[in-house]
Amino acid sequence: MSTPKIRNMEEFAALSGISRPTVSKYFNDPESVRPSTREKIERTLEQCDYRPNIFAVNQNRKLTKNVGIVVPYLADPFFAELARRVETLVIAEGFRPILLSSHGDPALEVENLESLRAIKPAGVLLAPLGRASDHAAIERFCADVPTVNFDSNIEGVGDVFVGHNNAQATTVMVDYLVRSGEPPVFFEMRTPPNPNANKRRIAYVATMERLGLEPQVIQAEGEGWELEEIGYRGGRRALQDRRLATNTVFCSNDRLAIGFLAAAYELEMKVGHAEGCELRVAGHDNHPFSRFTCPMLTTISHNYSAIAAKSVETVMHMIESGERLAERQITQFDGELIMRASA
Amino acid sequence: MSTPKIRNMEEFAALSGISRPTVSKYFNDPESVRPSTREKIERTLEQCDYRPNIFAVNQNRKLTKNVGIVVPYLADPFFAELARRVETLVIAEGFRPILLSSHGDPALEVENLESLRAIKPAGVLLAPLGRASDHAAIERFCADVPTVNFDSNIEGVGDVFVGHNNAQATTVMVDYLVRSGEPPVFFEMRTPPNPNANKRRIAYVATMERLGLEPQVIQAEGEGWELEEIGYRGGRRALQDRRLATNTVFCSNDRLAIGFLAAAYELEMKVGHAEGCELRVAGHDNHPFSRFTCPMLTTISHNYSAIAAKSVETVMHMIESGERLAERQITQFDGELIMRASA
DNA sequence: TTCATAAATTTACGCGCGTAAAGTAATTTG
DNA sequence: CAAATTACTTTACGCGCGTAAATTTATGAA
Repeated sequence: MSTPKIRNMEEFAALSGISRPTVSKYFNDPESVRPSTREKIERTLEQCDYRPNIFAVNQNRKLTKNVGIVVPYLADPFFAELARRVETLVIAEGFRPILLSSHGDPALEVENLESLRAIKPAGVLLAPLGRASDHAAIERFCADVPTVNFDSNIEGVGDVFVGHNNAQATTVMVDYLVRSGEPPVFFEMRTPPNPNANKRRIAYVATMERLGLEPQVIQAEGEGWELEEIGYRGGRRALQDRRLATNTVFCSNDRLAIGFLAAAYELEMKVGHAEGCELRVAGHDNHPFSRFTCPMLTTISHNYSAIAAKSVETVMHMIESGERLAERQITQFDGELIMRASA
Repeated sequence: MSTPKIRNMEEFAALSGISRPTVSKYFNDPESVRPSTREKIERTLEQCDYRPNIFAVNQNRKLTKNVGIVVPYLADPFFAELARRVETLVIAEGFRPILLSSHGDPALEVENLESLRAIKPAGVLLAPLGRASDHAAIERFCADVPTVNFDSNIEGVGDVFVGHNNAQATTVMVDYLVRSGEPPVFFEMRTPPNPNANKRRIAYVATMERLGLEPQVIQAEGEGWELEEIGYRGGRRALQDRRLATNTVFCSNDRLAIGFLAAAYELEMKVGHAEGCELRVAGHDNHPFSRFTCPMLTTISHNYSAIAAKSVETVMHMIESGERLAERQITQFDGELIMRASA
């Protein structure tokens, strides 16, 4: 801090007594210079905190150190949590994460991708909106930029997908619910924004049939991402109309379940797996808030850490190798049953 | 799309039949060129979708079009919601928002500011961590970059603060609770991460005394941002030990209240303002999930839209004028009582 | 038509850094 | 100690654009 302001690498090089190209080399990879020069540079660095101009650097490199992270809806703590883990891993790899949320809007999703294109990212981690997404636009983007799709799998789009094993997870929950009480009714949105929902319904029906049980699916009306509200309204109606064939409800995701629980509470129905309860409610996702519902929500957890780690690992591999995979690679991690009080 | 790839402004200018400097002028302000030339450029733009290289642009401009947004904890839907609104307004102003979360970590907060410095933002909207923040580092940053502090006011740091009127909001809630039942006990963290908490406690005590009532403050142990967990544990203990002087609890914020409600539910205490309830619980913030607690949470809403609008408006004014305010400017928006079932 | 003014063009330089080529110095090897 | 290798220095160019100065052209009113 004692030395005057350093304006550019030229001045810094002069101060450290090393030539500018060598200094440039150092900043691209400190290991690539001789230990003695490295030490000189780092000693100088301590007393004047110079940092290369990020714009000039990125202008001249073909590949930046930027990694885009796009999630469909950041105000959903589920995605916030996933993004947080991914972000941390990206930083650990020495890259700069750029976090963007599509706020549930397909147009904004495309804008986000265009915006990322402009900063020439080395790679991108994309959790697409799903049904509403502009598939063609995403396809084009994946063709141009090394992209790992995660969480939400749009069939046939992109080279790589990393996500949750919806089929396995759903089967585990249905098995548990059947063994521990009455078989579950499946509660979902009629038009879910996320393709995971369809896989869950299909797995539910298949598991029920395998067990020789009659599946029942109840679909709530409503568009958009206000899932609690949709779960609340649809749940209230279903309960009032007594449309449930059994006393057990398996919600397609935790946010719907949170709404459903609110509805049950209002109707003064006691929820839980304990004696004297009239209703069991289970969810799916292990949403950060599912531990604090009343009663605490029985659910299935994503393997958050594995999904985040594999996604980042994969995009890093794509970046380093520069290759594209011959065929589509899909990785799915099993979910884990979280038994709490609600079912 | 018919024309081949345009590599730079030079080629684009040639294609449109306009000189490069004029094209450059157009991109900085389309209104600044003659309508006829503007039309020519825009016609060319339609058939080859060229966009100026963002790095080259930012390298040469003294002021970029970047606006940093830093929040303490993005996985908290409260901040996610606030960030979403701010982001939208920043885009509407024609700037590029860069959203960063400090994930509750003071070191990361400082890193985020350093990272922002590197991209020469025109302005920054900063919601600091609060107590844990490195005040000196933030102070230095505010001195260098036009910065609006929002949500969390660190006394004396920065030129501008926009936030919630904790004193007014707390008073309104205490008044309401006193008029509608027994006076409230205040429930908070012993070491809250956020300075708003202190203002709320002080206002609670003052209001109680003004009303001639005995204030009672119960403080939950625990560090960090897992507020629901802290509220749950502290609430459970307070309820079991029967430490509440009255049947009414005013939680310092909704996340604590969510935990408190979970504790009350587990202890089979009926919560609500209705007949036959043993406990009333109120919160503060109108957290996105407070509508779906059991029972639905009575709380006080921030004026989210006003805070977001004023913050963005202020930073834009600082950017355009280039001036610094002579003295510290503080704007606080009143909260609004949201009466729901819990109190 | 003429002139004053506004707008575009030409020319030129600079931003801060990556990077290549050729030469020089330091280090390692035998 | 000389030769071979490696690391560094010098020099030079380019990236894509902002921007200033001087010149030319277009616009509109007199």
